[in-house]
Amino acid sequence: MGSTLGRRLPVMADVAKEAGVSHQTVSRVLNDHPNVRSETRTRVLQAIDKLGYRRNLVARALVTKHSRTLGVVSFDTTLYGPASTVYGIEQAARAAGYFVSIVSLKSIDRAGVRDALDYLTDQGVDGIVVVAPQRSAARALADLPLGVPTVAVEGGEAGEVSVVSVDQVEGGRLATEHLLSLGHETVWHVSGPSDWLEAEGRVAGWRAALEQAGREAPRPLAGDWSPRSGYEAGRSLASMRNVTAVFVANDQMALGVLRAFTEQGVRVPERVSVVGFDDIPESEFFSPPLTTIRQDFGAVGRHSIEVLVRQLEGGPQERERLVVPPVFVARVSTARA
Amino acid sequence: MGSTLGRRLPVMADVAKEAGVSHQTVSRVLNDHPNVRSETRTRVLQAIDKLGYRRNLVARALVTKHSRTLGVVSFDTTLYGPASTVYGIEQAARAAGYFVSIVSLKSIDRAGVRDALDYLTDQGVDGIVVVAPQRSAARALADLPLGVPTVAVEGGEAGEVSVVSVDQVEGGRLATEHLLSLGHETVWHVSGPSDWLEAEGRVAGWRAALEQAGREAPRPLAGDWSPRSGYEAGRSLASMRNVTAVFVANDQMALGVLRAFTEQGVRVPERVSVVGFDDIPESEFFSPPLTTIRQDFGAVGRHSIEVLVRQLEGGPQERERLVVPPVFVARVSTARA
DNA sequence: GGACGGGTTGTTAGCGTTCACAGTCGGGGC
DNA sequence: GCCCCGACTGTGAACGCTAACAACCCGTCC
Repeated sequence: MGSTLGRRLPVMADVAKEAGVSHQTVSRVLNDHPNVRSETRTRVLQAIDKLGYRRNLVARALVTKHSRTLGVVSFDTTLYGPASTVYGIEQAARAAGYFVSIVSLKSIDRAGVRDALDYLTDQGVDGIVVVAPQRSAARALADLPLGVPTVAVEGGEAGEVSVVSVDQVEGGRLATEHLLSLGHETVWHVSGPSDWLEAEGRVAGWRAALEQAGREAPRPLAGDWSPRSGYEAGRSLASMRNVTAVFVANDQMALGVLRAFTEQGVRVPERVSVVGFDDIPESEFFSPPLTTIRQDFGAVGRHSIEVLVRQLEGGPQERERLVVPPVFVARVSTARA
Repeated sequence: MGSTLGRRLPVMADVAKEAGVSHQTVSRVLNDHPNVRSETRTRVLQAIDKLGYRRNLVARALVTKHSRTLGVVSFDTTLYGPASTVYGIEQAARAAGYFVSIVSLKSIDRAGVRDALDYLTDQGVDGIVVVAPQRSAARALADLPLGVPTVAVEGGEAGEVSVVSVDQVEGGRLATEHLLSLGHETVWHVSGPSDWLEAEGRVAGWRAALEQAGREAPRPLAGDWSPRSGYEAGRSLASMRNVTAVFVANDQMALGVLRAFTEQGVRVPERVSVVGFDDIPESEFFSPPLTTIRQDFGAVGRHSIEVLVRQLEGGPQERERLVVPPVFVARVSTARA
């Protein structure tokens, strides 16, 4: 119990005096240095306990030049995807013994990314994970001078930095092939915003699958990930008699599409089949439950920390590129043509 | 441009030499000390620019004993509510010139909260925001020795700490009164997990409104916030002929309820009216679009930072208690009995 | 018996900043 | 002409820790 009546928190010297050793010995005990007599060690430990001493990590960081803090830069952590990724990152980082400092950007442009990076670097983070799903962010990352080891999540071809991502192209392909295998003549697509690498990858997968099957790719309808934009795309789609299958770039937009179809009396999956992307917790309970492509955001977060920590602790290595496969989740929003 | 060929980053002394002044003068310039001749100031500024000097915040924190970092403890930031709150906190904190360090707990028990608090305190945060929606967390907070100023979000009656929260009771009342005003005999309730203060508040509001109208309160069905638990509650509800109005404690569960009703052929709002809580971005596009109670998570986050910063910068003040009102959002999942 | 060496401990010197205290300089009041 | 005061600047000492080195003890070896 704090016998420190003076309000000052105990420091190493106090512990040293209490234990009758030098502060350096206290330091050695704290850092598990091998050469400390075990009797001395217990005396120090007792003193620490008695005084309620806690090591000052700021002072430690000043001399070691390592803060054991990792920075995370993300965009709109209100969305399920980024939120889940950041959650995975945080869990993994803490498990690896690192603190996590976060910057959530409202808009992701070059200046924003640079500021965030500077900001974190100033704070003394040992490494940074940038969740950079937009092309602009990835580009910014590629040609920004990086003060500390950095890894990108969904970062595309980003120059020097390591990248961990979900195979979006494969996801788009899975969705489209599923629809095609059901006998649909072609598959329409409601895409995400064009600046997003994920959106782009899904479009590419969709296009590739169509091409491979020798089908014409209709013009994709562009959304912005929001249910509303899906709803609007859905209204357009509902008015076209030849639409029988739609691959929507995320589940939220798919919800909007579903809603528009319901309003227009277009039955899913009887008249139109719909496939989403992400597998948010809600999609199983949409009407009808949504067939979708699951992304393992947690795994992405964990991998990004693994890569970063490896870089931090194993010295400078060459950049890595890690891809997490998406998985197809069958539910009931699709049916034979 | 880094004229520092030796890899060492420039420090204050380097700038001082470059500008021909003492390191202390550089410090004064950096801290906007008034007594610096403007000619000197520009010379220092030029040197800073030339060397690409950036102040070492760790060293600064060591002597000032302020890190300008705030800690955030939250529970499952994958959920929309916590995620939005944390987002609001982060934005507000950064605007106020603070870094944000995050700990996301998997389970919130006394030990977990204590560890998180210690962890952040060790790191040297100046203050902490605990998003503590569970009773257990609030209790832990109440009798834990707090090293630094702390504010709770949704923290109930938590002892000494200031609390910012949404008026859950009022929200429950709004939902219930709306349903009653539509002529429903009584209102059923699908609640959140009993340990959650928010769940409890909503139950209280629901009960109060029923009581005030002289109606019998049916036994609430307990969920766990997940769509699945809503779905299960919905199946029970669907089998009861006398149910005409349901207040569901969050939108995700409401989705599950809606789904169960659809499956069972129970039409909403024709046969049963449903009201949710939260107003997540999706709820406008449910089938039917969900009437709900909106919580302004962003405002809660902002307020919590305001309170905390006030405490940090204005010295120790008495604890505050700030309540954000919920707002009723009319859509089409409710109708006259 | 003295040199050697490993285990153990203490001493000193930073890390890069701010704080407290001294200086220096020049102008105004007597 | 002298003193005082305010504006400006410099010097030294923290802050609490770790790194590097020095010192000591004691057993072993030649």
